[in-house]
Amino acid sequence: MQTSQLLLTTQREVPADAEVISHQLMLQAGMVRQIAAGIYTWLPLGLRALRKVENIVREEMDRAGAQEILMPGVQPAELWRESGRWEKYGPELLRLDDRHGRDFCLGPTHEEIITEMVRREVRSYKQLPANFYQIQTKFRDEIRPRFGIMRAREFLMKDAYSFHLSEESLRETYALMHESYRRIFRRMGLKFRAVMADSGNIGGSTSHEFHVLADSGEDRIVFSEDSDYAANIELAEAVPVQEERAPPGQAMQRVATPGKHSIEEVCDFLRIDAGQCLKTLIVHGASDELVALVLRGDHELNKVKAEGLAQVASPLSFAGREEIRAVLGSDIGSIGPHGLSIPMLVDHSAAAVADFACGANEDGWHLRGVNWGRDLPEPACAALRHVVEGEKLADGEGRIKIARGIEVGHIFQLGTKYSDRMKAKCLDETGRALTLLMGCYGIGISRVVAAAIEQNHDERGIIWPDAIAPYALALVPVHMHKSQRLREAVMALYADFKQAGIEVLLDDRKERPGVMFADMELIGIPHRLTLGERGLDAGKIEYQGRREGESVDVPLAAVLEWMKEKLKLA
RNA sequence: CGGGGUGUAGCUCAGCCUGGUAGAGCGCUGCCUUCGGGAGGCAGAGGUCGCAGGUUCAAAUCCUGUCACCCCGACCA
Repeated sequence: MQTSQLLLTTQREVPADAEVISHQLMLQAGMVRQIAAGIYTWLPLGLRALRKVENIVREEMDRAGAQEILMPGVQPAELWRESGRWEKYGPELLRLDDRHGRDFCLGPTHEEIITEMVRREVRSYKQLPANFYQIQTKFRDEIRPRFGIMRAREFLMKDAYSFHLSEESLRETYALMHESYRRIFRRMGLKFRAVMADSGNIGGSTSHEFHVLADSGEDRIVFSEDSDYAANIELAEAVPVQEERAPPGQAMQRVATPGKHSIEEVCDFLRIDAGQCLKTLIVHGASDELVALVLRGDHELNKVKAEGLAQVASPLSFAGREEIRAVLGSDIGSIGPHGLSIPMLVDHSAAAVADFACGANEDGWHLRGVNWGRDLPEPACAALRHVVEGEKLADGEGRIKIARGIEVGHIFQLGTKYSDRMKAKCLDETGRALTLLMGCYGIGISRVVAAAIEQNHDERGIIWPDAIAPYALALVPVHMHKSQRLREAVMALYADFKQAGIEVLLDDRKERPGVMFADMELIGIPHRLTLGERGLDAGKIEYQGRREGESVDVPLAAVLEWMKEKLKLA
């Protein structure tokens, strides 16, 4: 491709609306354009990167024996009513009706459609196991789309669904998909981690997420340096603290804390560590009442663990300010476990603190020197908090490390959650009709593109890994429009590269070299060759790797072979 | 959904408080000079100031409504 033929609309200025680096760079490089909140057009350059990702995924799915299909984006409500999700899915499901008043939705995922297909098409155990996938546009009406392509409402996803008559067969395919995903992200040249995960509202039991590591990631993943353990922080389990609680050393006293609400304010005021102060969160209980969750001030609530408790409503929801005042009589900011009138669950670590401080359940007052067992009853304990770096893992020796990641893949063993409700059955060897077991496996194709940029960029722009770069090689002639013999040499070289199957972008614009360099760097082409009359006379061409500081001169006569070798190794 | 902010040229923004017929830089078009890291000069093109209504002799500017987009929050307890 020649830049004069390409819609190359780079922008020097950082777009005002873009917050995260991948969003900024995708706009500046002219890869995407926003059409509405969370909805984008992919321009030619962006689409090439997207297709690279898509093709790697497709190749690996095919290699793993999955069959490609294409399901509709518009889905009839009947199927969603059948699975029970028409009611359950909530406002993220974009609903619409046709001219006859019949209800539809834009598919946020395709369990219903695939289950419908399989129950019609698959009759015999001889057709199983089977794994079907598609690469297709999904729509999820996010509360707040953000981070550009990373959390868009309309996005491209690969979703695969497998069907089985036995748990063993499901586990086999699940393991195969796990390995395929590792191959996919390895091939893309991305640093990633596979972690144990919560299966969320998709349902099912066993589940793993695949995260591209990046400091800007929204998720925190927990892993051990000494073992294979890796999990989403939502799931990570620390060794329950069984340490002896120190004996009470202080008398309980009431302290006036006017205007001090947050843990930070209260601890500053009382001159104590956040770990010495307990915070009390009020959430809705499983029945109508409110429930208090008590944590150490320096710990964070783990929503997934909390809503897994029988006493707590799922999904987790916090009580409102007014609601709390009505039931407890004090403002949030002054609540504490002492004398609390509602059921209470206390994190193991919070139960191990002696002489703690907490809200007094009266506006503007806190208590200090409070002790479990003396000033208030021994607490009912539960695991409520996020693990923190450095502590011990539940599975043994390792110490916890925490990294940030962007979730780009998620695989689930669904079991019979959908096949049961939708009556997807199949005859086994003995002629019995058995409910099918399902697995499902997703990769956010468009999100991978953004995540790759989050992980690979510098102050000049994107640095594509070779495997997903829109073009492999930028060919930059210096003032080609002024030299016929340079033009001839460059065009010959360009033809040679194309002939050799190298995806080369020739910058034939009538621009100064600085402009071309800046643009090729911004759009992240991993390799660059620069040729001017000087080089032509000397029989040399300059090579510059996007990640490398120094350029090297390569003999012009040998550059084709040299470049082929370079790209093969990369 | 709650709170905040912003809508003026393709992009980044000024002008608005204090009403008087629309600006800058970058980008774009043409010409000249320059020419290996985002050049300089000259000449141009380009805007119903988000939309609707109101106030006024007069509205980008004031008022009301509305739409869109962005940010924050949903973990002060």
